[in-house]
Amino acid sequence: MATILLVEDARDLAQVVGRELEAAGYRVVHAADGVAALEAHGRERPDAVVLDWMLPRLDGLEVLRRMRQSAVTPVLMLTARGEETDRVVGLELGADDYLTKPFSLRELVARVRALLRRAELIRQQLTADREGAGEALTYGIVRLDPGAHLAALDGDPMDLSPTEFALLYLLMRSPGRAFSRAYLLDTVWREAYIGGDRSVDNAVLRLRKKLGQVGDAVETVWGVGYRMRPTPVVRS
Amino acid sequence: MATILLVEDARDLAQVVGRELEAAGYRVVHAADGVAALEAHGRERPDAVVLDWMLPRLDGLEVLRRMRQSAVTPVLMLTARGEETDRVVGLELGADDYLTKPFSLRELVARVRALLRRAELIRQQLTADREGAGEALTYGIVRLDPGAHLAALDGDPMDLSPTEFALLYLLMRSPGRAFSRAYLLDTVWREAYIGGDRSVDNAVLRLRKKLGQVGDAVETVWGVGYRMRPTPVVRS
DNA sequence: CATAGTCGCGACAAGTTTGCGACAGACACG
DNA sequence: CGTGTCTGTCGCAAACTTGTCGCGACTATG
Repeated sequence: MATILLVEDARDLAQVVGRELEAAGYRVVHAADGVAALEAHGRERPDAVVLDWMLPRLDGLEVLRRMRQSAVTPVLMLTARGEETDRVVGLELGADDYLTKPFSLRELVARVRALLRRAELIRQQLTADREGAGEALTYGIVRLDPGAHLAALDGDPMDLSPTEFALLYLLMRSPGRAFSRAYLLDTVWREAYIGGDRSVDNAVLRLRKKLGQVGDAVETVWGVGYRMRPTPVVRS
Repeated sequence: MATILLVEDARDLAQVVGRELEAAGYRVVHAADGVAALEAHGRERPDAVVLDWMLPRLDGLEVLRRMRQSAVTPVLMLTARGEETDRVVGLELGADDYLTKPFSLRELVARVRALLRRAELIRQQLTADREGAGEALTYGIVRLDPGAHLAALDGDPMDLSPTEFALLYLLMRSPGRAFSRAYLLDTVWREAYIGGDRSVDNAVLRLRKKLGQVGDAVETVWGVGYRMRPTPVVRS
């Protein structure tokens, strides 16, 4: 069951909205001011946040900013002001969606559901990319077994460095999908973020060399990053 | 090119650091005190800030707090004190990273780069989220997958430049809707639209070429701009 | 059917991004 | 301690993208 953090100081509104969300099947955690919101966010790690703009102690924008530092929890902002500038500020600050008071409960629930659905997709992708399922993969004549840390090219064992292995594994898990350098650095290189973009280039260069004739299966997506060429075999 | 706001009152240190950042390919804007920093932050909208802890007129923490009210610019704080408590205070107040004097220039540049990359990553995720990531679009035999950054024409992968991709994506999301050149320049070309109307013409021209026989699905709306033909033609 | 405004398109130049060899520092292993 | 491997950085060349220009063709309008 998904948990929603509801940050709203107006008690009656909070109650109505909270009840509606619970009726929709979510677990609701309520916070009445900004400080409590941050505290609850850290403790409960909610799947999504419904956040009022005007709050006691710490306003909505600041709460949003700080939550963004520790996680990418999707946020639906509520505001009484309907001016375009506010909307822009909110979205620029990283709110995922935006709802102007007064709003219908029906719409709020719908938006929360949409938020959760989208977040779920991204979350799955990211954790899957980072953790890896540990299953052996094949791509044409390339074979990778992450469990045994074994790579083979047409049956012949291939000597891959840890970085090269992780990179190839990530690319092979989603042939056709393009990865930006920033994304690769965050997943393959993890926290050891000392590298620049050229580090990725070189890792790809070395990987291509070791892949021999299959090397050009690793394609450059100009201005974006790299990807595995989508093959007829592994088509989606 | 990314812009870095460097806030440091010690003139010699500022010069050394500034030069190093410029050598790394960034545009550097310098501010020598807290008030100037806030002013420069509002005016230049830098991509990241390197902020000294101790400043004349308005100290680093206060500057940080105020900058946070208007934007999410990532901040790297510099401080002479290396105690853990300071680190905690700085990070809790919203600094994204933290460096203790004395530090190596090399490390500072590396951290700035990491900061920019992280911001870039979050921006990517958020825009992808808002646009509905992973949702592939089809229009006749044209297929666009924004998540994978993959375009295909009748199954054959198509090589689109970033601009062409963004343009086609926008047009395909609202077939039949006409977009003015001004609007296209604002959305597809983003901030850096130094281009004139002819830039749009050419982008469309190149896109049409790559679309081959389907090229005329991109229609000219005379005196207005361009649009996707409301319904794709089905070839026999 | 003349005219002014607009668009298509080839060519070119400038700017940006990537490929790749060379090198050096870090680290593990004997 | 030497030795080898891995990996980040640098620099230049190559590849690619993209804005601009010029001119001819097209469109609406009166």
